[in-house]
Amino acid sequence: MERVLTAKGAATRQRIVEGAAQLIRVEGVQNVGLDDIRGASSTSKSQLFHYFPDGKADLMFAVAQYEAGQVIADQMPQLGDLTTWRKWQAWRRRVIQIYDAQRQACALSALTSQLGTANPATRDIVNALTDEWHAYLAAGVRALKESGEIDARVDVAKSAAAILAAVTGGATLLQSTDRLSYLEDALTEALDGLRRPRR
Amino acid sequence: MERVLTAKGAATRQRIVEGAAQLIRVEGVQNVGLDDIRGASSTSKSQLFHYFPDGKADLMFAVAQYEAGQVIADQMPQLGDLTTWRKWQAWRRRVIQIYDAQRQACALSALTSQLGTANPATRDIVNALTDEWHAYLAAGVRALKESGEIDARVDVAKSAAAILAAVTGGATLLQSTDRLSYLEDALTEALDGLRRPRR
DNA sequence: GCTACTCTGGACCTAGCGGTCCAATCTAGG
DNA sequence: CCTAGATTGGACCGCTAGGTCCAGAGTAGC
Repeated sequence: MERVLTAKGAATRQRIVEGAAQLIRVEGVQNVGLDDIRGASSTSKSQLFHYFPDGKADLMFAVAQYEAGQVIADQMPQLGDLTTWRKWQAWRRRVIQIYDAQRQACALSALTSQLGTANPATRDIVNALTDEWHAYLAAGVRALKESGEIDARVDVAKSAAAILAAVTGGATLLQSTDRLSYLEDALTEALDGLRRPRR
Repeated sequence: MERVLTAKGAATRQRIVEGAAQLIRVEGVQNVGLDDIRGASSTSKSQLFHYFPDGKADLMFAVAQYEAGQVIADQMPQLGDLTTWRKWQAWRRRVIQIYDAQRQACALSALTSQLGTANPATRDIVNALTDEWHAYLAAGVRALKESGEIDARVDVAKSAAAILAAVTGGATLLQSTDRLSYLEDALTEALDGLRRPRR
């Protein structure tokens, strides 16, 4: 695809992606059709296929990429600076605040389950996101370890994975039960677990 | 709904639900049409609407109920007898084994995200499942506490919630990244965390 | 200002799929 | 057996929504 986009074209494309993302957050993926997106982004059918030649799948892929980027961006700057225990707590509050605000509107999970986990392109997006997120958390755990705030025997990678799973699970449960407490408890336990002395 | 079902009718209805559940596990909800279900269950269109008058939504609801029951049933008998540390470990192995086997085929998550988290009927199913699962875990944590295997200061409800979130998160990550390690690490950390001394 | 290419509008097409209908066929109970 | 109601088969319908097409407007570079 050697597409040449003018500034105007790029802006339109971006408007489509953001409009679609917004709609999907509110309505859910399968309740959003191309005509809805067309309406929301003030474009025409031909523009949708002009910028996304492979149609809806192509567009949904772009939206998934956009949303994956948002996941990390939303947690900044806290996620990028987990160097002290206090900063970990700040991040925890930030995460809870984010998911509390969006509630059911977790676009990414909807998208990935919609685009099909079998789709390799979709999986690449999620894998990249997961890896990046894990790397930030691992860096934070390592920092605590090196500063002596937590036990030296802590397995950095595994702890980071467990914390990531806690957030994911808490968010999933929030989405399906509309209760925030799972996310709060899961994060509290996961972080407290870091500090408890090993035996 | 004063439906009168003969034994034969009930069997057909059950065949439809199980056939649909099976198909959905493999293909994903939105890739399964009524004609697919008809084929898989060796029925006709009229039978689908005979047993599920409100159409596809009605059928999907029945499938979700069926799958929710499977989640708990699959973890038995281990989940029902978490009275010692060794039994917790056995449950952990069981959970990992289950999700390792089904991989992407977590039908429930697909269904709930598909039926819409907004749908109150769907939410009731998931809430009931979550509550039941949490109750089993809480009973297990309480048993450990009473037998003195873990610290008396452990908050039973919160610990159970954290463990549940660990499983959920691990399963979600397994589904989207196809890596089992998140579930393993999350469960390991959540359970180890229980045993670590409080400060 | 010419030209080539991008950008835009919207009518139109079509397949798939949920849903309807009715006639035929079993089956339980008297 | 007889009959009312449950069960079954499958043709048919109509809408939704993704996708196509082409003509016209805008724009960058020469």
